[in-house]
Amino acid sequence: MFSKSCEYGMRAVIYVAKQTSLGNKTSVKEIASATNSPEAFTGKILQKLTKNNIIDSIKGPYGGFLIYEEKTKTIKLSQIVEIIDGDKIYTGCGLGLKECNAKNPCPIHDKFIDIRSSLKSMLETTTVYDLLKSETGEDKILQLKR
Amino acid sequence: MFSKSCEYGMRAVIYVAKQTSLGNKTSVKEIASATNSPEAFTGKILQKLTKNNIIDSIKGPYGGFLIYEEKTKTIKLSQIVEIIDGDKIYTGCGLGLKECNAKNPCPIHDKFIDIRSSLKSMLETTTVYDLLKSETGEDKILQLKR
DNA sequence: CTTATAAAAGATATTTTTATCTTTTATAAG
DNA sequence: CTTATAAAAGATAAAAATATCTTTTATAAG
Repeated sequence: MFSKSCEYGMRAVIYVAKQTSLGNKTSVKEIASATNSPEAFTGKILQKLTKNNIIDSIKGPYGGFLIYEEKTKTIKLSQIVEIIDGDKIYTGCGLGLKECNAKNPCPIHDKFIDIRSSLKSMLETTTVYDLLKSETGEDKILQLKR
Repeated sequence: MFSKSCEYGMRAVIYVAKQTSLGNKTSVKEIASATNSPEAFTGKILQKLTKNNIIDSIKGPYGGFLIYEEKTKTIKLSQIVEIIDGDKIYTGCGLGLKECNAKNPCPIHDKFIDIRSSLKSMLETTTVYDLLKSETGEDKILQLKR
């Protein structure tokens, strides 16, 4: 459904949000390890998310990544997906036909539109804050391993 | 959603079915051109579909690919997807977490399950015959260009 | 049996995605 | 100002997906 990059990115944002909520800045190394993602590659993705103003970063000693709680309420999953995977999840025919549209639909057009629009609406209605809330609790899998 | 290979494969099967219903065997070359897919690559995919008994092939002069109408009623889209893309569309967490399941769900687990199960059921309830029916008509895009 | 045709099989090439490694830049603290 | 730290930026590498090219096999028709 999503690219690996995108999965890493979503996990990273959730982790950064959690750490910020605990009062910590967190490093690439820590994020990668906590989210089970390759370190350098995760660094690249964090760069992209920072450039696109999803998370903030601070260079140098005591630096790291963070995202303020107020902001988590405004960042939708769809934005993260769009930044990393682009719009390919929203556009295009299920059979990969360029000429496919409502007026001249491919055989699975309608069913496909339905499924994709529910995916889209899921991504557009879920904020990082929502994810964060659902991740509070002792046994949650994105929590920092100790 | 699906890999390019899978899109080529689905288009190819629909085209072969249509041609068979018109009483024609059809070649890799014709299939590729009619479905706007790369020829040699489509050949590989047709090989796979033949080995997996989705379509039939006949070598030599007057040979080609075909799928009998009776069979189109038994072949589900899900089978084609499974053969080409495997089960990755059915399994795995939206965030790519290995530990994610109903007992220890990731933040988007439930919503993701819903969307995927509707995709799954779409693929499992749509037969090649269904697609074929919806593709009969003068203006349909998968029809042979003349 | 020979020839022509078309798929199957195998080898190789290209592109994209994923991943790592190195150098540069910013900054906090002494 | 120097040093240590951590992200940013750039270069390179590895793996996977997509694509092509060549050789082999099967078979219909003369």
